[in-house]
Amino acid sequence: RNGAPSYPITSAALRPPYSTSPLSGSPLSRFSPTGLLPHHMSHPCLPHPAIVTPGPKQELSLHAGGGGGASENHRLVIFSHPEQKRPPKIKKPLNAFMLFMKEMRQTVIEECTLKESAAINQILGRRWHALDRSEQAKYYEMARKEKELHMQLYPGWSARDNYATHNKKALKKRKRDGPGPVQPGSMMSMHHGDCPNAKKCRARFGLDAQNQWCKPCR
DNA sequence: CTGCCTTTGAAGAGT
DNA sequence: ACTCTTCAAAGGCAG
Repeated sequence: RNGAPSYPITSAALRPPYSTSPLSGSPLSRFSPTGLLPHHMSHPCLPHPAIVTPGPKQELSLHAGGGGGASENHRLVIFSHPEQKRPPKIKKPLNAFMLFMKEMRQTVIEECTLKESAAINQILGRRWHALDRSEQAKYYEMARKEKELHMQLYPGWSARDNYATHNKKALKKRKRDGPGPVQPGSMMSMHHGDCPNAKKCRARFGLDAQNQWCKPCR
């Protein structure tokens, strides 16, 4: 782990995204200043260290501690079953907060002796808000460069590629949560009787056509 | 084994 | 134009 966004390796990865690396030491430092692939990637038969498989995830750690090797943390998503000849999944670039989380997670784990990510993320969320504007700006800038590089590596990629219509896992979730115009997770997906504001909403806004849903809770 | 939890932000989808 | 939804990461936990 200790990695960074999981970008599949393409020939475009050979191009240096940035000529210089003002952010070396940051999560962005995985991108080699020289644009050359690290040693572990030089062999065509070796999978990338950051190769993972969707459910169950699998990351291979082949790199011999790169010490900030640029693309050492790239991760390529492949599929565990060879018969599943699906194309590699390109993940979204990390946003500022995600980059902050990656950097600070270990610190919080050590300070708080916590391991559960849900709890850790709550703490990280508070710390993010407590951060100076200038400190946050640092991560926004890193995220901007992440996005920039991602666009260079995968010009045709769209976040929609990983959306539910293309995502088996999410399709499953949608199926479980129920069909219809109501999006899963939405307050609209809640039965009116379950809505904590049911009484107030019914009085103020009424119910929908089916007399089931609480409109204002959207 | 699989999905949930929990956070923020980016971006696609929908209205 | 605006709101809503999904997905990025992480790892323990529940079913």
